[in-house]
Amino acid sequence: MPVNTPDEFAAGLGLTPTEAARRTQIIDATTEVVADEGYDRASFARIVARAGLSSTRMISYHFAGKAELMTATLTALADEHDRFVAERVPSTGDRAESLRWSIEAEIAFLAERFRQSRALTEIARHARDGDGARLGGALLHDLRVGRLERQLHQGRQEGVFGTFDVKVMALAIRQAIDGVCDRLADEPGLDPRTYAAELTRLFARATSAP
Amino acid sequence: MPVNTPDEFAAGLGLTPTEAARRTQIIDATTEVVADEGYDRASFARIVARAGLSSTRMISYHFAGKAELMTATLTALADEHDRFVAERVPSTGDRAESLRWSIEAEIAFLAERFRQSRALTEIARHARDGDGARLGGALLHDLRVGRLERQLHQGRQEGVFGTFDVKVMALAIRQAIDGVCDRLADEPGLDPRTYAAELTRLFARATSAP
Amino acid sequence: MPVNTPDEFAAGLGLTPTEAARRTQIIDATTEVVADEGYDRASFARIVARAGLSSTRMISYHFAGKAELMTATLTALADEHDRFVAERVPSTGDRAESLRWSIEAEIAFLAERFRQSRALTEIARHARDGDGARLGGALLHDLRVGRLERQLHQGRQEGVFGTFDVKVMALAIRQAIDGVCDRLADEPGLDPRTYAAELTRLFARATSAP
Amino acid sequence: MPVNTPDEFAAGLGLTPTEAARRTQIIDATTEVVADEGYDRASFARIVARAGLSSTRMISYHFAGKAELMTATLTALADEHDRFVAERVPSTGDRAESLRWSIEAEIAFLAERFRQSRALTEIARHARDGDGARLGGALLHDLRVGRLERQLHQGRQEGVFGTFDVKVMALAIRQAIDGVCDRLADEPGLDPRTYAAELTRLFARATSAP
DNA sequence: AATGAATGAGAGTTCATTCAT
DNA sequence: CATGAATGAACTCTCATTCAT
Repeated sequence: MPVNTPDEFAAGLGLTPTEAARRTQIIDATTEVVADEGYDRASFARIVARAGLSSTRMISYHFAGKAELMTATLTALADEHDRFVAERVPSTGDRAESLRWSIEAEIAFLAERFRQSRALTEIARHARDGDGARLGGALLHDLRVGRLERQLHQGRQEGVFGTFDVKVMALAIRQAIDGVCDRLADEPGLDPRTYAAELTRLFARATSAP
Repeated sequence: MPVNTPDEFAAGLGLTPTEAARRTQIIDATTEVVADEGYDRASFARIVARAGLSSTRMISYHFAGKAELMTATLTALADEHDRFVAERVPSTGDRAESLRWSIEAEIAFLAERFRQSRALTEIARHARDGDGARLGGALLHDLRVGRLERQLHQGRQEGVFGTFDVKVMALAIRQAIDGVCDRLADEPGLDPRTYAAELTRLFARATSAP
Repeated sequence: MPVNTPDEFAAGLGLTPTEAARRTQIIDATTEVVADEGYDRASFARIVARAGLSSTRMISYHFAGKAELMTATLTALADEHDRFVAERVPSTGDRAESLRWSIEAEIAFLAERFRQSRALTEIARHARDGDGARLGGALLHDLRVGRLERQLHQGRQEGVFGTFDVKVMALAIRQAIDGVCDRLADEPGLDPRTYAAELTRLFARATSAP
Repeated sequence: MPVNTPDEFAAGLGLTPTEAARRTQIIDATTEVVADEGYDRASFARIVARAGLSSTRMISYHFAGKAELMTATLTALADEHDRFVAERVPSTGDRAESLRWSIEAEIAFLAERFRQSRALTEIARHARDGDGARLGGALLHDLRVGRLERQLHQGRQEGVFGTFDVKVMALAIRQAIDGVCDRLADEPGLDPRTYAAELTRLFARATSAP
């Protein structure tokens, strides 16, 4: 099946190529600042400094506001994350095996795209709109654990797993991986592969049929 | 054994009763604001409004700065949390049993002291000093997972558990519980007991001897 | 030789005409406030009130901070001072004569541009950055006595002066003139011409060949 | 003639010994802070920290306000300065000789009591009351140059000096010495004796009979 | 498609001082 | 003689956003 080029994709959203490029540039800078300095410090001023833009006006011009900027960044990061993981998890075969591949892929994403991981969890945790309401809500939750839930659900139907609540298990897996992301941020020397192996075994046991 | 009265405890830190009371009042208001509106919105102005104080000067008078206020609040919340959990986990008996009790107690804390839970995770995740460095670091990590690590370590030595990395398992448990806290914040209708039961089983299996 | 227009000069520094005009406006107001009320009382609030601006935000927008504002003001005043003096001191002729002209010019600057003089000495004496370190240091010292030092140095080489340490003599002259500035501030009725005549004679004798 | 003990002196002003001691302690701390950090940064908070007092209330209790504290500190420093200089200048003998001794003594004061010198000039230059009016005014001026003026006046009457305006000459001497104080603050390595020798010669020539 | 210019609101912090005992 | 407790005002600086071209 034919794949859209970035330009075609952008045009589909009503964006000119220039606009799309600028948005990408700003989103990338936002990702870096959020990852390196934390969500709270990711002000327009710091983002334009990182992107090498002339004024914060550039952001306001391309995004309706801070909430939209963060939503767009979050979406872009989630897309990148999903593509990364999907590439590494075979769509065929045993679901129990798939879960192992998923956890490995998640940890690989942490290791190879650390900044993106960091920014993703930071924004998911902190982002609120002007009134203090959390962005995303149920939508955001699905963005982060939906894939795992569906995977577990299928596995349970296929009988390769034991008895457990799919939602809770998916949440636990997601949180465990995010926790590893925090650990790597605090102590950069740690080896991600250790976590991959341990978490794989942990959740293999937790989900195993009796 | 004789227990210190609050006043005696305060005096031990060089605080007068009045001072200790004010600090408590401010810490409680900070807890509420952080829990209800999030860390970012917990400005001095909102805290004094909640506490019914006359001006933000009152906070500056009793705490050296925002970082100290947040550290003090975090410490108070961690103390309360630890006491709550310790009261509900028998110090004798099977370690595997203890782990179940611990998870139940953690979820009970979420349910019965939701604001404190919320504030605790918010501050632990967000708090940074003026330069953007995360408060606590390794110390903070130990504050949150240390108890679990020690519990798991003893159980492994006693042979009641299977083979796993204690640090990773403790992290996964802590994160799973924090994730439940997030879920309850997003959808207040959820029943904590479901999570308690599911997580208890999940980690019982994950830690079980083969 | 062609002289840059102010706009061209501003453009050379990367400033638009509007920006340059605003900076000048703010610098002028700063000069007035510092001269009339002293360095300590020269807050952003008083400066915007004097300049007729809408808010202190205007200053923050055009200057990186208070230190930069003061540095810019000091530089502008020093430039004006140097131009004023240079216009009144013939570059040819006897160095001993030049020294007399310099002292006369300095006193004339005091008399004719009293506020600028006052602001210049105030800022030079008080200005510190956020950490309490004095602005300028050696650079500032050169800004204030460098011209005199060079003048005395040349005169000594030409043999029109007696024996003395150039640095000390330059410092004494500079300080004597600044002292006159203080006197005029305390008692506005005093006649600058008296000081000009007296100081001219004083330093003529002090520097004269035996 | 009998000399008052400090206690008797204090009692003469209506102060108990305890009060006098506290005032001295506070004045000394003020001197240190002003000398080390500058007048602007000499807040009550920094002074009590330096003096090891419990709260700023202690200052307010012993002094009517900041203006009185600074006046008292200035007076104490001026007294110490005058005593120091008087001890080193013979009251008999040639006035021209006396002037040389005075300058030497002034520089010695700079060198041996640097903090006191620094604080003295800082307060003399900066101190203003709440309305921005300079403290002291004419009184302060006399405090600083009065001794020199009287010395020069007598010398002129005795015919040992040439023709000059006493007030201007006194001002020039005072300012030259204060300028040396500034230099020593900026570059601590400088040798005060050089300045003593140079200034002695400078003003010997400037005041000499033709 | 981009930019220059400006802005009101709010942030945390520090200031000297005063009211109680 | 001393202290604890509290306070209103002012400070500089940063925030996201908007009005003009």
